[in-house]
Amino acid sequence: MLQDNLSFATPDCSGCPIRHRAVCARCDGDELARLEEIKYYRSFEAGQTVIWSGDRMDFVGSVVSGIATLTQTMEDGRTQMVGLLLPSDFVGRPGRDGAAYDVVATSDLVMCCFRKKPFEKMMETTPHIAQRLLQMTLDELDAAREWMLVLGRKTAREKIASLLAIIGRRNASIQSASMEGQIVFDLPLTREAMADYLGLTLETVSRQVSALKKDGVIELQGKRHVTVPDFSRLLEEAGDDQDGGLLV
Amino acid sequence: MLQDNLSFATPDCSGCPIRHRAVCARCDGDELARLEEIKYYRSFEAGQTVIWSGDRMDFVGSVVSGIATLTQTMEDGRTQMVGLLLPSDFVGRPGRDGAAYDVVATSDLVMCCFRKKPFEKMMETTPHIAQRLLQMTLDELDAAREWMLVLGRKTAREKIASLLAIIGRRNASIQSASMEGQIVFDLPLTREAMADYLGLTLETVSRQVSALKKDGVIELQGKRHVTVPDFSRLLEEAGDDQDGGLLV
DNA sequence: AATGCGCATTGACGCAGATCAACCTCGCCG
DNA sequence: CGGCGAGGTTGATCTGCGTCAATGCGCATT
Repeated sequence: MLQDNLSFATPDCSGCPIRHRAVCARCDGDELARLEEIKYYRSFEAGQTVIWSGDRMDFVGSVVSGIATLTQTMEDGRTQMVGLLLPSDFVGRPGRDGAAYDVVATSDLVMCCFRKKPFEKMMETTPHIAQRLLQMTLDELDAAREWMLVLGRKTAREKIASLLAIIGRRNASIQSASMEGQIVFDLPLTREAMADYLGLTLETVSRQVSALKKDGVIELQGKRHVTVPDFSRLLEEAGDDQDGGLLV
Repeated sequence: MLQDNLSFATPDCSGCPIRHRAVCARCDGDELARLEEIKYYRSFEAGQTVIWSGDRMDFVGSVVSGIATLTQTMEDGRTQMVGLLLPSDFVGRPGRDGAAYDVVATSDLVMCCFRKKPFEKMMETTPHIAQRLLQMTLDELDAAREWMLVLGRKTAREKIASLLAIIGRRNASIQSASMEGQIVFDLPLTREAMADYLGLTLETVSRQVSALKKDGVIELQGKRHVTVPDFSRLLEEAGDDQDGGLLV
């Protein structure tokens, strides 16, 4: 079922959908040209593993389209998702050879990869890249810490509400839709993936989703399509103070 | 009880105990001199709050000595520790005005602070600082993700063992003691702080510490002084694969 | 139409850890 | 010396979520 990864001719950066949000966001035309020389595209189908934890990684890169997850697994099989990678998010760590986590394509996925060695060299000579990467890493660190509160202290219901709020908020921000009134989006995750994200079992996820639906906090069309009639109600259920408290 | 923070005359960087591990690690003499101009020291006593979440922050800085914690609190009082700050760790985020978390001194604490505006300016002109900060932030992100696995998927006993392993390992690395055989250290945290770190109650922490002691995994002299007769046994109890799996 | 498979839902039951409460230990201060 | 308070331990009980198991639903394959 899993075919090998396709390598594409690399499209021009100027038309790239993540041009202004990825690591390259601050680069000027000249810097971009040098990046073009070391970049290539790779595609993965939904379900395919991009990298196994511990594997040698000879590239770093950005998600161009699709969704991937970062997960850690214990020997006995317990797994925890530690990151959700959306378009423009960065994968890999300059200065390290092995992958620290499993990276799995959750949907069909396109990545823009840079050969690691030359990328590292460029980081030293091109402050714009290191600066942008620092910014993105700090954002991810904030997200991870927010998530630690969810994992450590929230109830199952609050966890589900938190996840829905995060996905809903992000969708809205991408489509620059308003945060008032009703919000609609598709869940990019299976119940099991949600469970792995939230530190729950899939049964508990299913039960709590049903409960939120019964209580009118959300509406469901099918299993994945979610409507949130009142976003502030959802935030209340998540235990967040009234606007998510994200300072940017 | 809480006195106001003392400001000191600022010692010279050359004798600084964290000179080669903090944000300034890569700076040369010239760069260091410019940092000296914008730096000042602050001291806090154990228990004092360094910054409240949401407060305006006009500095960033490094822990020079002592230990501080980063915590998040929900309105109803549930709190989760999201970071443990040791000597050389960095506090604050360039490019952001408000503090995102509460920072509390757990022991007596000395910080080396940089005025934020000039520090931000220096970051743009001094790649060495941004590069080092990126490295440190990536390390913290890894630590946060490791912690997500602990919070999301480990049992209470495994959580305690994980915490002890982390503290023990760090102590050993500072003193460059061997990881074989017996390890001795002092817990820098109260039972309550441990609970806040681990997403547990302090009663559960107390019980599990007692259980590990009864089972011979650890020995206690007083409440805080810990001896680990066999470190690999502790790692087993933590559910980690045999050497903690930290790739550097 | 039948079969099977992936994903999701729902129910019954048990247990790890929370909660509530009593008590212990030790250092400090009057 | 005694009393007090912060931090810690331990016990009894409760409960949210995990575990095990059956069932449902949509979709692709034959």
